Amino acid sequence: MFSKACEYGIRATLHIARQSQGGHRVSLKDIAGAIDSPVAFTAKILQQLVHANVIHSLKGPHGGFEMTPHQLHNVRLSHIVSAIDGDQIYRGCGLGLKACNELKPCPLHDQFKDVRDKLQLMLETTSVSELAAGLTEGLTFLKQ
Amino acid sequence: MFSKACEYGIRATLHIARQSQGGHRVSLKDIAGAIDSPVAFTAKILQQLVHANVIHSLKGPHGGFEMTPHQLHNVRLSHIVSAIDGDQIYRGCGLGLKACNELKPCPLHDQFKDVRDKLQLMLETTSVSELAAGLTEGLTFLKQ
DNA sequence: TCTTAAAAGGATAAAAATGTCCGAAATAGA
DNA sequence: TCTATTTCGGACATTTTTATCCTTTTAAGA
Ligand code: FES
Ligand code: FES
Repeated sequence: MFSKACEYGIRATLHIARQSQGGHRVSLKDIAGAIDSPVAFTAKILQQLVHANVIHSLKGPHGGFEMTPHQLHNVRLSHIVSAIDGDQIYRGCGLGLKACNELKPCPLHDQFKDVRDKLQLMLETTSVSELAAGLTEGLTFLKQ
Repeated sequence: MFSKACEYGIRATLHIARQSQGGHRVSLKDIAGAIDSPVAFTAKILQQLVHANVIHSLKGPHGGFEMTPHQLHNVRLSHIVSAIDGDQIYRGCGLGLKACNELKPCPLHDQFKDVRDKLQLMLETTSVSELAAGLTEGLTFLKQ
């Protein structure tokens, strides 16, 4: 469904959000440990998320990653997914035609569009902070 | 959503289904032309679909690919997808945890499961022959 | 039997995704 | 100012996916 990079990106953002809600800044190593991901690869993904204004970073001693109150309030899963995987998942044809086209649809268009739109709605309406709350309550987990 | 191989596999099967409904057997070249896919790569995918009993093949002059009446009656999209992409899309965790686990769920589990199950239901209830009918009526297309 | 047409299957190549390494830049604190 | 710590960013390596090439197998028809 999502690329590995995107899965790591979402998990990392959720960990940062949870810690930011508690007033804590987290380092790259902390994050990679918390979500069980390769450190250097995670660094690349976090850079993308900083550029996309999903998270905020600070260099130097006591530096690390955090989310501003504004980011915590506004960021949805859809922002992370489009920053990393692009919008093919929202707009692409399920059978791989160059573009999804209502006027010249593929045989699966109607059925696929229904599922794809449900996915898009879910991603656009789900906020990072609400998911982070479940983590804090100990109801959900970022690794197994 | 699906791999390139799976997209080609579905498009190829739909083309074969449509031609089989009209009593025609089709060659690899015909298929690759009809769905605008690389010939040799398509051959590999068709082999997988023959092994999975989704389509039937005949070697030699006048050989090619076809679907038996039994296949036309029974094959669903879900068979093609699991033959080529496996069942990760049906059972995998949306955030990439090793397994989707109700007892130790990821933060997105509830929302993701809802979408994933809708996708699975759609693939399991959509038959290849009903989609092929739309092609025959000229309402839908396999390339642009 | 011989030729020809077609899929089957193995080996290889190219491209993309995933993952690693290392030096540069920034910054806090001694 | 100097040192230590941390992200940034470029280059490189590995793995997976996508794609190609070529030989073998099968079978129809002359
Ligand atoms: S044309 Fe294929 S999903 Fe719209
Ligand atoms: S645990 Fe992640 S989708 Fe079920």
